[in-house]
Amino acid sequence: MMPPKVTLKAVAAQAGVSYQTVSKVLNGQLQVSAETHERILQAAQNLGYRPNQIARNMRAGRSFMIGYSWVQTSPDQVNHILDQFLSSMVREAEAAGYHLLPFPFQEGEEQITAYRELIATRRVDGFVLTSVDYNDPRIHFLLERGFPFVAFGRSNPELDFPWVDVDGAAGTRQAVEHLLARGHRRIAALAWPETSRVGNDRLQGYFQAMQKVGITPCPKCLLRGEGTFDVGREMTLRLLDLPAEERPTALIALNDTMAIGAMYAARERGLEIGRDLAVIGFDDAPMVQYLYPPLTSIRQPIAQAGRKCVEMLVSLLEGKTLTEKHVLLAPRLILRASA
Amino acid sequence: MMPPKVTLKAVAAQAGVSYQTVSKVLNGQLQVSAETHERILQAAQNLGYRPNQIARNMRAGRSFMIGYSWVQTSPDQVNHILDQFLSSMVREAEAAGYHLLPFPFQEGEEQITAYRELIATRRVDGFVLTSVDYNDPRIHFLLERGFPFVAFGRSNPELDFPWVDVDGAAGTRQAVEHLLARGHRRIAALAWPETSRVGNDRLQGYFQAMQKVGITPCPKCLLRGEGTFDVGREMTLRLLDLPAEERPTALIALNDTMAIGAMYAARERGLEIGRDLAVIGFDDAPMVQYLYPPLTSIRQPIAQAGRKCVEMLVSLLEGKTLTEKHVLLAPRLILRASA
DNA sequence: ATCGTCAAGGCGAACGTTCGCGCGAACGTT
DNA sequence: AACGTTCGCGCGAACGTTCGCCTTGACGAT
Repeated sequence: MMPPKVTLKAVAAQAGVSYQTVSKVLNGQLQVSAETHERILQAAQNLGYRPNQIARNMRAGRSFMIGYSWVQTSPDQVNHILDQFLSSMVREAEAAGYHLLPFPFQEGEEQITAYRELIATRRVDGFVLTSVDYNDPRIHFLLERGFPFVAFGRSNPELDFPWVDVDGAAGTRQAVEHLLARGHRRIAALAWPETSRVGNDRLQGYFQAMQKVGITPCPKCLLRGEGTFDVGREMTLRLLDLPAEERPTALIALNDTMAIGAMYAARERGLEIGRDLAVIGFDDAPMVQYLYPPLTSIRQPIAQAGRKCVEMLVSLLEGKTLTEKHVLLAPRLILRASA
Repeated sequence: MMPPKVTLKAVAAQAGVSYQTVSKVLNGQLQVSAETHERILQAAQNLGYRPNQIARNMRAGRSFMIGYSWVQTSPDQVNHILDQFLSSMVREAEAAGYHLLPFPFQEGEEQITAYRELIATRRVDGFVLTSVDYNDPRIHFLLERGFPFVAFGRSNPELDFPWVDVDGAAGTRQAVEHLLARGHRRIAALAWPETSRVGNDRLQGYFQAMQKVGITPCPKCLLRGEGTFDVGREMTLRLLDLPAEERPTALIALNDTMAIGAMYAARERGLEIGRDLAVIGFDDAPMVQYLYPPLTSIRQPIAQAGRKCVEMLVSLLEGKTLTEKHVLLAPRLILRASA
């Protein structure tokens, strides 16, 4: 700020060449005599020259920015993902000469407006999407515009776009297989409404694992609802009120918050978790290790997903063809005392 | 992308005026005949003109970006703050025509390098700092350069810079007063090392509340250590092993993670939390409401802090003088079953 | 001697905007 | 009728880069 701006012209003046020559030499676009080369580098070093990024972007007609927006969770819920996801994206982007542009998430029709505006004002070169679901309007819009983006999460099968996702089915499959290995046979699932793509995906693993050992899950053991503590608790109370021969001995919830509700319900009924009822969550939120008992849960490779999203998007922006348009990452079951 | 770029010249061509005139009219800098005015607005509307932000920045010599970087918490710990803080900043910034530029947090000497680089390449107009502590090198650097910034958190008293902070002392004071009102007299504190500015601030409120009712806290009841689960647990075990007449009946931890460790320790000793031992945390992390029993904790007005930081920084960037250079926000005690 | 070749580096232009100045016409004043 | 004044708008310039083309001098081959 205080020190006068040091531009190409300043460096050129000190080195005794034209400023365009300085540009080319610093960018390695031009062979000059060893002597001149040295003079230019010295001058740049002396003055502490750093290229003005705005001017570069102006010239390039690109912003080298990646737009990203996330649903803000309510103060009760926690987005434990955000820190890791954002950090990994920021790092990966910076390494490739890009930066992230976070913008407010809007619900409804204005959502597209925000994307449209960022494109029109040329603030971003591409987007990373999260919280995608079936028929995501953003995907339709961006595909139609032919604007580059990568989604973290899948959508309708017929839509062709690059995505990275965590293999939710593989996660629950591991979890259920673990419960089966422990001798559980009546395993319940606390699931989400069928309108949730992620929920359906995760639930698939439950069916796969059960079918593999020839068990047909009883219909009463599959409950659906919003993924909150209260819903998890109520569902579990319903399960525990079943007659003994139908009552599940284990349950898996599609997220940790529901699993915590389930633990609460079990305690209300005087059951000891891990012994009388096995509980497994999904997401491995940072605090579930401190619950009593610590919650077994499924951890997603979030940082890896973030890196991959940016890596793929950058490839698109640089005009390369993607070696892999779809990336499916495996989650990992973290065993603790609850199951 | 596909549609040809619509610039001022395109609008001007359609409206039959010079492109500079279009610029001025759209920015309200020039009075023209009602008829021309209408023609220009129509043309801009028709073509869907939106100003190229990069060119604007180029012209203005500013980026309208606010640099922000945060310490990435380890995967076990959680940054439940980030979502709210970031969201509120992004919204406030956008409303003022700015955007946030997140960049990777670096430890040690390279940290300043990152800040220096963003300034030199003119990518940002100012910074918001978090996780500031005594003698924060970033503060020294930015003050010396005269580069605009606002800190969330205080540092050395002698350093003069704009900040927003949560009144940690007021938080613990409320908590201790609540414990005193409940009849507790031997109240322990699980604190941080004296090198922590935030820790000292929060601890102050403990002393203030105790002194106000004429109680000198016993030295054994003040323990210091890193703010982790394990440290919190170990400290609490030490407290509970004190002879009955010295043993505290309540404790307050400077963060929730330690408080959770304390709850764990109490359970190990067969105590019922809330009855045999009152526990209060700090931060009100989203999941502590689901602990057993739910944890009483101190909630910080994070979103308000984020808004305020950006608001003040924008004022600085617009050349206004700050009406208030220091803002101290009051936290709120959230009462639950643990105390 | 003449010509083509090549290395070294200068020069003009352009990206899209905003800003200050200037110019002609219309208008009101002396 | 001559003279300021105002209105409505055009024009040139600039922000700092990068890119393509041009110029100059030296050199070797014919």
